[in-house]
Amino acid sequence: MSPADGESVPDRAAGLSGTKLQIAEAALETLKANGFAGASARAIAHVGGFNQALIFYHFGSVQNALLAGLDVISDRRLADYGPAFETARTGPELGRLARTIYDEDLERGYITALGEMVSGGVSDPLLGAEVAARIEPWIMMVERKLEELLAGSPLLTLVSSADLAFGIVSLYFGVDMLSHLQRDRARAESLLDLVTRLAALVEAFPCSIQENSV
Amino acid sequence: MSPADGESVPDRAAGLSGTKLQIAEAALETLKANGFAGASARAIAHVGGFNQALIFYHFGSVQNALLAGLDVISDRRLADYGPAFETARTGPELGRLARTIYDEDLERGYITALGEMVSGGVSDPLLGAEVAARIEPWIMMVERKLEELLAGSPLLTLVSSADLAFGIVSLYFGVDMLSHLQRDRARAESLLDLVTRLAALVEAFPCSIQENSV
DNA sequence: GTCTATACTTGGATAGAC
DNA sequence: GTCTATCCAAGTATAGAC
Repeated sequence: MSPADGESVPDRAAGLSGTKLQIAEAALETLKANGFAGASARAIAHVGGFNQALIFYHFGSVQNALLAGLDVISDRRLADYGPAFETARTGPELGRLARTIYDEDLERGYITALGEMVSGGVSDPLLGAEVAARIEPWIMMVERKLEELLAGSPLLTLVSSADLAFGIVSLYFGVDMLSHLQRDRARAESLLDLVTRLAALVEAFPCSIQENSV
Repeated sequence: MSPADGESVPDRAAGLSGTKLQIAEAALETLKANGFAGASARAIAHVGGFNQALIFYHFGSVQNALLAGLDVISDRRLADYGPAFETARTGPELGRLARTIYDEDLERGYITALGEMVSGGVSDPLLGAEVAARIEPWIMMVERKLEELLAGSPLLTLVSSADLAFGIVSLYFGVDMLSHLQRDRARAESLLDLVTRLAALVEAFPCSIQENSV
């Protein structure tokens, strides 16, 4: 389905439209509401108000439909946060942005959905590879931003931006998983506040290093 | 089954013995080999070489058998690492210990198994609560250790030991999940090396703070 | 493209013999 | 306590009518 065809494209998320988009969105909703284990073809069809067989006609399998749901998220996140993320330059600025993104992701259920797919992918190597491929761009995005932010900073001689980016994204998911498990959002909030405050200190780090010549 | 009864207890992990222990261990093995989704009653029975119905007779459900497997891990970890963990006092010492524990956990498949149960718990609130309850003691253990290690350090005025402990354990799981997903152990190794090196710097932090009076 | 109906599989769980 | 046999529910996926 090329973007050049005559069809109207009301929401071009993941390049999907019409029924395929409707299914992908229903998959996403079901993922948020019922979890990975509860996101069966029947459940998705019920949520979306269409027939169960359509999922297999359009996507071939339930897993593909769920992955299409992830692609919808990716596109929306990129459209919503991408510009602000590219613009942000300073530590505190990025700290605040990260906080905003986290809050919005949480409110929209993006973190929940992605977390469910990650947990599903852990048990299934094939699905896991697909989920991983969809997380990779976000790690790379963080890494590029870190390199830009920390250019010239002695911090990069201590830690590689690749390690740091992987660590940040890992922490993001780990916090989500555990706080989800315990149904305890308070701890995640508290930790996030801490990270936001620490980000503000990043700029103070270079001078501290220079004076102590560590 | 009180510990005072006459039965011989070859391995008192989780207070289990005989067939119950055998089932719990088979559940653990299946979890490591097949993942949460693949750890069905039939699969566990096949791995352990016993009858599928025994799981329900002894544990009532597959989930309970899997949780018993987690308890076996908990007991073994506590027995294996507890003493060294209690003894360690300095940052570098704890850094090295954390590295050792991580390597052994990985080799024995403990992280894999726990990660599988976490991912399973995400989709199932009831199971999730049980898994969370089994992780909680480890968070508390880290928190107590942090308080001891950082007693008197100005670091604790910046960050609470509770936040830090939750963050460390979250990072631990997040790294495991993602590297598992990508079948890429290198990134986890690299990040862990970094953490180990950073732990060695913790002790240098106080003087840096004093000189800059942040 | 969408619907109904259904084949097929897997898995949790129990009954009842031993 | 352990085994065989079986029931039942839920899910994936397909065939074929519309």
